[in-house]
Amino acid sequence: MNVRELLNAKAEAALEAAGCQPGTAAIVGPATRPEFGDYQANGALGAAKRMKINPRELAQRAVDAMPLHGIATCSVTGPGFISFTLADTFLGEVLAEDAGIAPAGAGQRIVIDYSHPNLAKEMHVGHLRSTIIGDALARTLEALGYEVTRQNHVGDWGTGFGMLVAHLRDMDQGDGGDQEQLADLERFYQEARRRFADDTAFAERARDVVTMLQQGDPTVRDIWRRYIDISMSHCQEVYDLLGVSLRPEHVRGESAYNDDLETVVNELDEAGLITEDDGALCVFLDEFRGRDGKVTPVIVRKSDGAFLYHSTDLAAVRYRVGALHAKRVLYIVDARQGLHFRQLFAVCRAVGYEGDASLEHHAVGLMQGPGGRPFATRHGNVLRLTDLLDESVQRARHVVADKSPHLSSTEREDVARVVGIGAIKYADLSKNRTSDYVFDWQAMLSFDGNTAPYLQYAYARIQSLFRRGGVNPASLTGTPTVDTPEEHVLALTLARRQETLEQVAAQAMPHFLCAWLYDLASAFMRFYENCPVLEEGPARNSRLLLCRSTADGIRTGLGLLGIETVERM
RNA sequence: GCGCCCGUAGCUCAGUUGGAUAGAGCGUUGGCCUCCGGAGCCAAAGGCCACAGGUUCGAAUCCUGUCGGGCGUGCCA
Repeated sequence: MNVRELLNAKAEAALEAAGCQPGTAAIVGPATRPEFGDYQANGALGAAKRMKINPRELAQRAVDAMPLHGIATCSVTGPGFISFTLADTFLGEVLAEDAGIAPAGAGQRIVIDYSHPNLAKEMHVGHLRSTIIGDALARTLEALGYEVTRQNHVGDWGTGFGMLVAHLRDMDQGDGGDQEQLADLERFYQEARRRFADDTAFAERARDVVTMLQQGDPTVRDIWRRYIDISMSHCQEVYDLLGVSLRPEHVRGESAYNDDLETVVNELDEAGLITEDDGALCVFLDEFRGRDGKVTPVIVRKSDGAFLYHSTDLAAVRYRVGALHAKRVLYIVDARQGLHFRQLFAVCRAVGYEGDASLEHHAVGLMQGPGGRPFATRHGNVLRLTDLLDESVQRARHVVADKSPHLSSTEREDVARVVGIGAIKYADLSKNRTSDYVFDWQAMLSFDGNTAPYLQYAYARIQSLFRRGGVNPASLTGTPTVDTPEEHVLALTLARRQETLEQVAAQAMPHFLCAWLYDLASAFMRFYENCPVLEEGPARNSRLLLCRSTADGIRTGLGLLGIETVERM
């Protein structure tokens, strides 16, 4: 149940009954000051101003007309807020009846484009954000009943691959040693680049290879395919380690659109959008002006006849809306590509590829190095994603060995993996998607405070309670009796899950889910300190039910972020 | 030059669309009872929300300007 929406609907009905125009926004949200209640409506203030009447009087009329039927009490506070305090009986019923996530999505099809690594190189820390934010959104949208199609638009095409394929062809002894050659993709890439720069004959061959690749030469295509397969399997290893739900079937890279590019350009031409300029085929849209007020073109074919990423992205929209029937296409992509997407969407509108779909670029902020500089290691290289993950798991191993020596070695290893990976993901996911942020080893590898291990620890503590009490949580029945202040806050937080998930989906912002999980775990920790659970007495069953709901909330919530839990740690 | 984003506690970040006394974590300081797990709990110190104007009953949030940073800006993606 979406409690916020429920209260908002009641507050709007009350405002209308109090004399406001129909449709006056009640603006209900969580209370900013808990001493005044659980939720508050701010809408009476603005409405009173427009009506030129006293805001407290309007709020009081709305309070008198509020059709709450026992779910909450409300009163006028401050200059004209309406403060709500949910009834403990209502909270108990919500928890008892509302175990699952309500399907708000109604089967709408959403294509979500995320991760999209460049297969020429290994995945580095810069790929982390799009990958895990996109994955959390895909999982959350699915849980809300949307029909989600994941698309991994990998970079597997273009001039850079001529160099790599030529180098691989030279290195290949015909003994199938590719795996070995490509074990360190980064090194292979650097070698190829050095040759391309130093050896003019090689550079010439590399350029020929690009042409042969695009024309479909079978031998070159075969080498390219082997390269892509190996590079892609490296990515899949990272996804698996990272707990990202992307699978090979979600890959539809740039190369997949190669055969559509000519058609796209023809369709743009038929729509009268193409202008030739300096030998390149361009779309000039008046709204995009750059230097000297001149229009900045969208170049869809270079003067040498080659296509660019605009062409590929146009073909991708055509496919996603036309063949996949997407109603929304979500691009979880670096903020630097903002202009590219504004141009892309404008061209799609002009040529008709947009249809009735909504094309949305949900920009991801940059991960920066110390001092807000572009991210690099001490040696000037980017940090490999696997190295970051390995480091975190290694640190978690030490902590687990220190704190949980009683666990078996296999269990310790599992905990180290779940904690280490979870910490990295949560550190990133808990930040606002759009903000640039500074990469910070200490914060990212911390297991204390507002971190994934804190949430995992709360979950493990609850499981420990069940074990110690000999309780099978699945067999618990009844409705919790919410009584103490700690129980009230815990139940209230649990009741906010649905509105939180809908907010995550509406704004494509997973950090709201992180904030909710932290609220939930903290509310549980305070409850745990103040309310004995296993003590025999009338509260025991009720408190066990609260524990079960909390454990479910943490496990499923973390699950939507792609973070695991453990039964003990 | 033009465009987009940003500037919040020593550090790293939130701040639900303009609401009440700006919140967390880390770090610092001080507490936590033979009691369900101390990866925890409680508390303290720490802020001219870059700066200056403006709009408003009300501004970290909206507008203008200044300073500082990041990114983009016709043949890479």
